[in-house]
Amino acid sequence: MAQALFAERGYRGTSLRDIAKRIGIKAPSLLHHFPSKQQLYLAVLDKMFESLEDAANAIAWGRESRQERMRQAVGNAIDFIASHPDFVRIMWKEMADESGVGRQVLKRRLPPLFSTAVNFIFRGQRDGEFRVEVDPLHFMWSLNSITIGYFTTAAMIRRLWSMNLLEPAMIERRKREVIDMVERTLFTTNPPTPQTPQE
Amino acid sequence: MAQALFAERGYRGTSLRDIAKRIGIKAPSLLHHFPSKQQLYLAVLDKMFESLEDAANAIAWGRESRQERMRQAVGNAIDFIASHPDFVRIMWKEMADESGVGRQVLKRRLPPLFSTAVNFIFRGQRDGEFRVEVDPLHFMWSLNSITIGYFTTAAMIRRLWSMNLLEPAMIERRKREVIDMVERTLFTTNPPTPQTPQE
DNA sequence: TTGACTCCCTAACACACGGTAGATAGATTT
DNA sequence: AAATCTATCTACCGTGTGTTAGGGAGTCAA
Repeated sequence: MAQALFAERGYRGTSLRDIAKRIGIKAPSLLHHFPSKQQLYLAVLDKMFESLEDAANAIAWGRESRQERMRQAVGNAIDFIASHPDFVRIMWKEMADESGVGRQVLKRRLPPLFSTAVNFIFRGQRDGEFRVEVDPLHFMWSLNSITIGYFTTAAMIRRLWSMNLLEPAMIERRKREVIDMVERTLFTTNPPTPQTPQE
Repeated sequence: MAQALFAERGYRGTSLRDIAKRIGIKAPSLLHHFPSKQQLYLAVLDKMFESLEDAANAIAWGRESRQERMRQAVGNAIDFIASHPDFVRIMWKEMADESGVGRQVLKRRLPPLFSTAVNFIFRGQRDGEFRVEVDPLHFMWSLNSITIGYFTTAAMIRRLWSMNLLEPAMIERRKREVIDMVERTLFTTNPPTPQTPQE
């Protein structure tokens, strides 16, 4: 659909005729379903956030320790992104776009998600599970960049180093690496150093 | 110059007439200096990599420990990016662009820089300064995303949370956070946990 | 003085874009 | 059966794009 094209070429790089051709109709027929290209794009963006929030809500109101829930959340986030490749690529572009078409959607959708995560870390610090030296905001910015960045640059890395970051084994490895980073920088109690954290 | 416009609006979103207007000439005069828009962009890209490589070469062939050199390298990288705001925003777009115009430039410029860094970590692991559980490639991908991501999303964060990530105090804080993360995930010997790492 | 060269200009071309107008065929409702 | 609605089409418009053609003013060497 349109989503894949926007992810690949961006908003400006995708024409209504391109989208229409992929669907198998002509361009003006598209505007019968959406009032304009901009509205079509916003609809795509909104639908993607919908599925993200569904996934986020499903994650974890569990009773495990905050450390364990954090581990699960990171794993789930990576799984979600891996199974929604378009989402992350559109987000990547949108986050950097100054005059972006989707500004209002981000403004509405992003802060709630983000502040939930930051508050989670705050509480973990209060309870002594997370290191107080870590700034929750900076930490979440980093975590966000790491997870999103990996998948967005996958195509480039494939071209430059002939490595496929998207195959399942590689994604599992990625999970371990990111969780290891989280454990060591955020958690007050670290797993035993010599052996790799089990999974 | 053209650089700022490409950083702001991307390759497709910047017209020759835009660039010309900012310089104070007319569009066709631009093509007197460059054979095409594409070549102009590639020249901009190349010049940016030039200054990056100058900075990279100046960094560290010092005699300190690898841990100390790593700390310095991270700090210097953040300083470089902070003082070259256009670079990071163009890179961000270019890394994600599938059909990117600058593919060949990246293919030529990126691997040497990257493999230098990865080899540095490999040697550090061999000498026992860096944890062998860390995958150097994954680690560098993360580090790359973290440093670049912070500055690219700064504009968005300013709009959404009214925080200015680019003021000097904030950048210094960022340095501490990233270096703290590097120390704890990569280094075999960690700084004492209770107090924040001195700087 | 002449000629070449540099740097900029105006005018225009072919093309792709987002979007509009109006028609047609089929399904659904009254 | 008639009317309405839906989804698509073709044809077209105005605009902005990268680029080309060709000309004019200044500089500098022969």
